[in-house]
Amino acid sequence: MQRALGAAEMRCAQAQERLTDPRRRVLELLLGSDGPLKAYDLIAAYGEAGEPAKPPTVYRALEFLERLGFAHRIESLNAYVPCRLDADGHSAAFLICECCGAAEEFEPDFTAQFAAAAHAGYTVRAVTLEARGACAACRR
Amino acid sequence: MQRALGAAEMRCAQAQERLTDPRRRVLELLLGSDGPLKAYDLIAAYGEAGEPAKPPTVYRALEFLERLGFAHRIESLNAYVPCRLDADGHSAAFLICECCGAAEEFEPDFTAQFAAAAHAGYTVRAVTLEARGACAACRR
DNA sequence: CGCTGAAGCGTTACAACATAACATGTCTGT
DNA sequence: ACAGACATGTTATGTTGTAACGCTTCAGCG
Ligand SMILES: [Zn+2]
Ligand SMILES: [Zn+2]
Ligand SMILES: [Zn+2]
Ligand SMILES: [Zn+2]
Repeated sequence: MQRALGAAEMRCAQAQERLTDPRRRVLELLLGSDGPLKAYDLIAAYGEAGEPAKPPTVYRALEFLERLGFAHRIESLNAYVPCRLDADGHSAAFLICECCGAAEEFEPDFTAQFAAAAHAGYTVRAVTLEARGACAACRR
Repeated sequence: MQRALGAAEMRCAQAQERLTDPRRRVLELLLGSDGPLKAYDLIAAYGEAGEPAKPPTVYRALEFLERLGFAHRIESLNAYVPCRLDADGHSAAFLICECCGAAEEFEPDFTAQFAAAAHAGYTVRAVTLEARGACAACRR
């Protein structure tokens, strides 16, 4: 996790962006969780001494983290996860377990979908994919 | 549109389900729109004489329409569209224009993603894909 | 027919999620 | 020091979605 925070710091410097306190704090919370976090979970957990943050603080941080690729929003859960992949600037793809709530990011291959988009005349900027089902542990 | 409503009636009968008044009305509104509709747009447009519906009325109808495959929810827009494909029980895939708001459903091919899921031990029940970009008209 | 259970609906109230707007602070270059 | 850009704090409000309850409708059955 210190590694991930350090890496984020690096990539901020490279992008001429600043990993300010609220941004760092929200990233920290995401990295420290073992599953997707809702915005209001982050708001509640934000303060070191138990005081919650105000919503805009967290939402602004999340917007930044998404923009720089440090976190992803999972639309079908209204929740956020830290990016667990190395590739830079990738689209988001998740396997979501409907039983235990786990959300595993995987390396997306959108070749087929890009072809379909091109065929329809669309220029694609970003893709999100969310597959819902059961993880290996919950499947038995 | 009368065709689509009729087809829905058929498929309900086959599935031992009922296309009741509120369900039919919401489907009608979706079919009559040229773009994705928000739940509260439907709520506002519901009444013939201008009176809105109560939220649960519309949300329950939407849940039904999704369950039977007559409509899809577009997560990244919090909006709904009628299904425009013939295939039954398919996953949802959309090309979304960030310029004009159009959302075009296309026939998804998730072969690559299913392989990735299987590799990770996941059993997939449903997939949604949302590609954001610019449509042919907005691209110039 | 009248009973019963299941599904659907109407209604109230509320919970969860997200943003607008404006004042204040903090960096950065000149 | 100053100006401009960016970031933050704060208040208030807007948007989206549900819980819970009672009533109605409908199909199956004695
Ligand atoms: Zn990622
Ligand atoms: Zn699981
Ligand atoms: Zn469809
Ligand atoms: Zn367009």
